[in-house]
Amino acid sequence: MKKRVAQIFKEHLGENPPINKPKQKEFGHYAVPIFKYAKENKQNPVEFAKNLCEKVKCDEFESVEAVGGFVNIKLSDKFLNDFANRVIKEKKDFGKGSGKEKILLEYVSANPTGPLHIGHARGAIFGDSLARIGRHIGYDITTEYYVNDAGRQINLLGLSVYLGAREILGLDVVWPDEYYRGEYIKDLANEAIEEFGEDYFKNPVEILEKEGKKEAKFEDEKLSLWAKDKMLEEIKKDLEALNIVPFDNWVSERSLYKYWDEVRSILEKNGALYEKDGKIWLKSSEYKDEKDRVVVREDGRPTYLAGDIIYHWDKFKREYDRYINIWGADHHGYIARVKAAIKFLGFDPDKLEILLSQMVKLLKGGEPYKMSKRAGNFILVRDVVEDVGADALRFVFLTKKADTHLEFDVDDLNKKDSSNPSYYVNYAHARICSIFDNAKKSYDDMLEIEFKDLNEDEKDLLFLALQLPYVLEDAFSNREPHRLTNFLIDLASEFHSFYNKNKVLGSEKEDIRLKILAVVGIILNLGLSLLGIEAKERM
RNA sequence: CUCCCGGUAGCUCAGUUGGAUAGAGCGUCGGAUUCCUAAUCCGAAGGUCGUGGGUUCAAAUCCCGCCCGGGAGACCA
Repeated sequence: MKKRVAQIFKEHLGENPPINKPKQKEFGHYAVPIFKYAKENKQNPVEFAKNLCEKVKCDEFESVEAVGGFVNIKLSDKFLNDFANRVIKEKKDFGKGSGKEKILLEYVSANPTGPLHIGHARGAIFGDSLARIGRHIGYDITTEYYVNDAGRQINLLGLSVYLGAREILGLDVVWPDEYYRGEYIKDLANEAIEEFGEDYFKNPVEILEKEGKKEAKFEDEKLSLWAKDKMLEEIKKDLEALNIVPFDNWVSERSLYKYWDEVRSILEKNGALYEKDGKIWLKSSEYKDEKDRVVVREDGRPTYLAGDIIYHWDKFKREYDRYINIWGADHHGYIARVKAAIKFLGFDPDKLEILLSQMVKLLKGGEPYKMSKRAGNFILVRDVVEDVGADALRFVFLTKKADTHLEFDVDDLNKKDSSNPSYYVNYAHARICSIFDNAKKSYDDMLEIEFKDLNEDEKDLLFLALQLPYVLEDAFSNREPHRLTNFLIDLASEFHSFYNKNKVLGSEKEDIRLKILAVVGIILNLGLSLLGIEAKERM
């Protein structure tokens, strides 16, 4: 819609002018500021606007007016009718595009050492909605979860389960300083006893004192990997509870290490590595990193960074137009070194976009919750979902920008009133469904209706609903799905207001108003589904 | 010390890429239901957009300095 308007102005101004939304509805649907053009032509802005009005008048605009330095435009009924018919015909396909960039989107990638906590949920919901929106408007998106199934934390998981099992069996246990706590370890330990038998746990774990810290000597890959697989199943369940579209790929860190020699030789060939103090370092400081990083330890084992380098090498070999990673904000220090590595591998680091999802501060009854993965007192996704439902949680997360700190009280999400925006938007949708039920009509019946003599309220509501495609483009290209959420809240608000002011059924404009509501209903439904929320037909 | 994020109404946050009188929800106060779902609506009060400069017809928005809050800075993953 906007494009068409810009086109008309271009004929007279020589370029596409900015097309703005007027601050006040009375000014019309679109406003074009002409200050810049007036200056170029050395004319008074007010005069210039008046002259321009005469030039751009046509049947697609109901009115064109000059107010101050702006040209304000109102669209005609016919213009709006055409777009409304498209919405009603296409329904959930409205605004669908195709043939855009091929994108690899990696998100969540939480360590498989415990269930998802509320911080993970934010990244998960953010990535999922981004993928849904992007796919709708025509991006070819592959979603991926990187599983850190190698290294110390997996060993620690196995150890925790082993010790947990011994405790359950009444055997003596010496706890080291580091191990995973929490209820889920106890559950896992119980399962492990069933799976492996009691005898499996009869040997005590040796504890070594090292620099004043108690460290466990534990090497049981079989149990560790078993526990990891169990945790992955839990994580999948948590993701499902959040209504996350299943990931296309699960990439295992462990499975990638076999390529290390190959990747290492590429790095060496490109002069990225050097040896110092018996370790091998990456010259990441040549590319904006603060200092060089170790990739191989003295004992010859590659570090976590090495794993990440292999992973990104693998990603870039798969040839996407763009790579998007969603990381927790606490990982921002890794951006520079990973990008440096990509550069050293001979790929273009600008193709990798790293989005950070900031911390969530959870309150309950005004009291802060401290989250920690190691200690057992973090907030589990499943608890919150059970408490308030996935829809409400998704909605709250998606009303805010992902890269800003967010604070909210779980108690607020339990309220089933307008303080809970997901109810507010759903209620609007349910009301529309109810009106159509009462009218015994379907959305498709509305295609026969032609708009005429639309009043301001009707036009405003319809016009707002028709902004959806523009909002989707905007939300995706800025990687800000919250723009869609806020749009839906606005639309619901506009509808509720309309509803209270204007009778639909039984009025002489019943048909026309029903048609407008059909458009609003479809847009609300579509918008919610792109946020991963099921629109309710009844409340 | 370096880097990242933020500072907008009492609280939680938007602000469509630089436009007209600064926005919403919650909270406070006052109203609306013989009628399509009151889980809703209408109205009022509430602001030096952290601060100082710069850029221009125009700055909450862009640039620089400073102040305050949060986070990150591993041979951990």
